[in-house]
Amino acid sequence: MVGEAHREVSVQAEEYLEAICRIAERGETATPTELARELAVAPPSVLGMLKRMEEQGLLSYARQTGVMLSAYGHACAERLRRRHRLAERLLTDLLGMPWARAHDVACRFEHVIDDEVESYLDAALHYPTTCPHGNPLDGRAAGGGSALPALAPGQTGVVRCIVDESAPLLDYLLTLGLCPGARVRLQSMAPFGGPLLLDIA
Amino acid sequence: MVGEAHREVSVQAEEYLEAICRIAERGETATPTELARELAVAPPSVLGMLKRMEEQGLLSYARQTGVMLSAYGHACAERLRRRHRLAERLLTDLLGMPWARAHDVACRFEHVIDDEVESYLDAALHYPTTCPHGNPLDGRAAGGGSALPALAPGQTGVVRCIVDESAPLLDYLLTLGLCPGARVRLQSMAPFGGPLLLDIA
DNA sequence: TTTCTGAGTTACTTTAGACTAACAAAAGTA
DNA sequence: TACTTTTGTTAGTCTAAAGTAACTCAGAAA
Repeated sequence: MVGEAHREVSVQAEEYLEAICRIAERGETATPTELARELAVAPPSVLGMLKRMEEQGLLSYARQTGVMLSAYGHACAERLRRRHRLAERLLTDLLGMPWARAHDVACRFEHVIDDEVESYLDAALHYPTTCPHGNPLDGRAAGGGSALPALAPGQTGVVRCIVDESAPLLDYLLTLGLCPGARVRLQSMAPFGGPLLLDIA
Repeated sequence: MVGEAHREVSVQAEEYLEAICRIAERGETATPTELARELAVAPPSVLGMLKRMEEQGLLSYARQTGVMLSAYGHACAERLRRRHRLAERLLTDLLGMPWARAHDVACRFEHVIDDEVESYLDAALHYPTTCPHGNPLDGRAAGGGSALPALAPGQTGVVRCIVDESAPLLDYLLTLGLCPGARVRLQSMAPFGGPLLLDIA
């Protein structure tokens, strides 16, 4: 709470914020090494950045606890996630870009969207609640839903969102018709996380 | 033609390219001091950047001639200008942003538009030929037209483009109804570049 | 218990891009 | 012509963000 600078957050720092969230969301603790892997940089580079971000009041880092976002850092990350997903909607809904490409391009666009643009974007897209892959614009991860393997054989469900937005996976899912809104029925499930056999409507 | 690196052009270098074009377009020679003014940086910073850009094959600089863009540098600048104006169209036509704000925001957007996005943007906007202020997407400045003071008193004309896209000016022109497509008739003209009296339809 | 491995860390280097201070070269003006 | 102002340039500093090399330390394995 002392001397938090709150200068402008750089594009790089924003990338770190996003990586920290991605790691946290898959249940791991954000360590320097993990961040280095996630961002494809060397561990000492991460330490340097964490120090700068700590000075800006975005987070705190200690060996024991790992990286912990401050309220401010969390707000920045959340805003960024929202802008990313709005950008994806822009790219798919207004520009007609393919589903699978939107994510990568939005990684660049999210950093040039400010409050002003965000509000126009929101209105022009008719206040969407999810990104094209079904992930919600605000709040936490998709609430209420469950993962595919949670279905019992014979049970049906509706795809709500695809969490991993990497292009090759999305391309593959598209060929299967497995997009948000699709109705699926679990035929059978191999053990040990093995392949699922699905009916896709 | 020797050892031109052709690395990726940084956002900063792109800003320099644009400033060089702006200066050239108003008929001046691009000197370090002029560039420093245009970009609001100190002259030695300009020298440093010019050196780096020279190494990348974007331009050449000598005290006598000033800055001269290479063919490569020119192509980069032209592409950037096109992307800037496409971004303006996106912001006004698809996002509903006001005319006067589009320019400033497009200054950020232009740098995150690559070939892929550009082609989708172009299609989604139905292959526009000008930016919202009437300036052409490609080629040189608006061909065929002439400046307002070139009209003879009593003569009428149609506004083709507004070259200076600064927000306050555009806001003012909008209140006058002086946008591209407007029909104007010159009533009288004070000498020495003094005020013009116009009928605006 | 010792050893080994991997994570964390420190120290130092590099590059881009900005800055100031100071000096050199032109260009205008008295 | 001499003085003054503007411009160009050099040298050196600073910060952000990356890198390597090398060291420490904690936990797993022998």
